[in-house]
Amino acid sequence: MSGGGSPSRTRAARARRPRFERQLPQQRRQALIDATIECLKRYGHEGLSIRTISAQAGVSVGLINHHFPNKNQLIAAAYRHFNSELVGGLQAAVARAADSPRARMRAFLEASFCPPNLDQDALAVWVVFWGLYRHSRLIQRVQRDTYRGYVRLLRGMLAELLAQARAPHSRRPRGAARAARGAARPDLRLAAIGLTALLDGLWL
Amino acid sequence: MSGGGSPSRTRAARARRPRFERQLPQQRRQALIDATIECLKRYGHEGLSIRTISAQAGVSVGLINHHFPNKNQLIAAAYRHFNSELVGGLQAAVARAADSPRARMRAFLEASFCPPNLDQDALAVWVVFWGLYRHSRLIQRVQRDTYRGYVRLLRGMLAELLAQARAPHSRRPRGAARAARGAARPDLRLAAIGLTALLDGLWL
DNA sequence: GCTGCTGTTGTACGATCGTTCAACAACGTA
DNA sequence: TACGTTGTTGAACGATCGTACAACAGCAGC
Repeated sequence: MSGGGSPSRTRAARARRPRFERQLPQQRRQALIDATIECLKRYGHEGLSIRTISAQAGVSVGLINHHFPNKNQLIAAAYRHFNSELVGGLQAAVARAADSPRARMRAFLEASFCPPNLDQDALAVWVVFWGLYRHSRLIQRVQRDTYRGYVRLLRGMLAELLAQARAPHSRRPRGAARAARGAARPDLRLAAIGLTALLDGLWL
Repeated sequence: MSGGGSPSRTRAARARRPRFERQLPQQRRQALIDATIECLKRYGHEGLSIRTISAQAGVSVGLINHHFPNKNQLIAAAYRHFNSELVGGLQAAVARAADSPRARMRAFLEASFCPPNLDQDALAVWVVFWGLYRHSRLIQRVQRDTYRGYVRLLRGMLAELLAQARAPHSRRPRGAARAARGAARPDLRLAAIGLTALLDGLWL
């Protein structure tokens, strides 16, 4: 039984499976990020250890520090991926919706409150990241970056709704329409932030 | 220089200050609990180490395991203290308010959204405890125990409001009053839970 | 002043943490 | 087939973790 399936092969030693599989840095980095989030879901804050994550990813402990300068950078990258996937999913849901501003907003809200954005695992991951936020400048930076895209998406939809309200079909008296247009610029930002806070609260 | 300040004293060695002060177990336990919460505020999840907490309390590392069987029990005790102090503060605020059900509910809401119940430190502490909740049965048990008192307080105030609404001064037709009384029993529990969820959301 | 108890100290231990690094090996290339 | 690049391994390091435990010492009672 020394040759496996075909003993007459010139180099039977070649038949043994390689001990590991080389991958492109980009793919391996993504696999490590996925493993990090999975560990976070399963074990919470205690799952954020190099050995737990590397075991989840099926690689050795040293590989993490070959693709990431240190553990905190990996966690920050995982947080970035987690956030950008959420925002991306919301954008996709909005783009998939009908062309009416109301329908788009409805799709946005539905996507916000349905899995996979809203389930027990996601909440556990959020809570751990929130706990890290105060004491990690890396996490704060990622939050600031990704939050911008979220607010932009939300503000865009609010602007659409406002524009429709100002449309000629509107039954408002012209005075009110002009007042709304005047107040639109500063209110848009506040409305987006306020709506975000409200959504966060309901989401929790 | 063997006698210190008063060489003629029979036992000058007694003049040195004691190296530590003995305290009653109850007081020392409370001091350790306070130190735990303080470390949580300052350093987040990373502050939850035996050495950090003992340094904050100004005692040696071994003392914690003399008053608490292990670290998790100390954390659970800190969570219990944190929760019961919150509920106790709310109860005190309600008791301090005027006798009108509306005034009592208003005092409750005001106390819920003012320091020291609502500030950045308290939020950080909450977040860490939430992160522990999923994976610690001790924390789950404490949460269950203290949450009961909170719901009881809230339900009591809702019952007061409902009773006032059913009072003879009410302008409702009698039929509506009867319907409200009939629906009060099951609705009270749901209303308390729902209002709690809403408050949590707004609080966040 | 002496004694007993017990709250307190501080060292020690094994486990686990994040990180480093020399050696290994998979795979493209000639 | 031989070679070079480089993704990958796994042992090793020092630091820190939670816990155990023997010795110490404050303080009350006699």
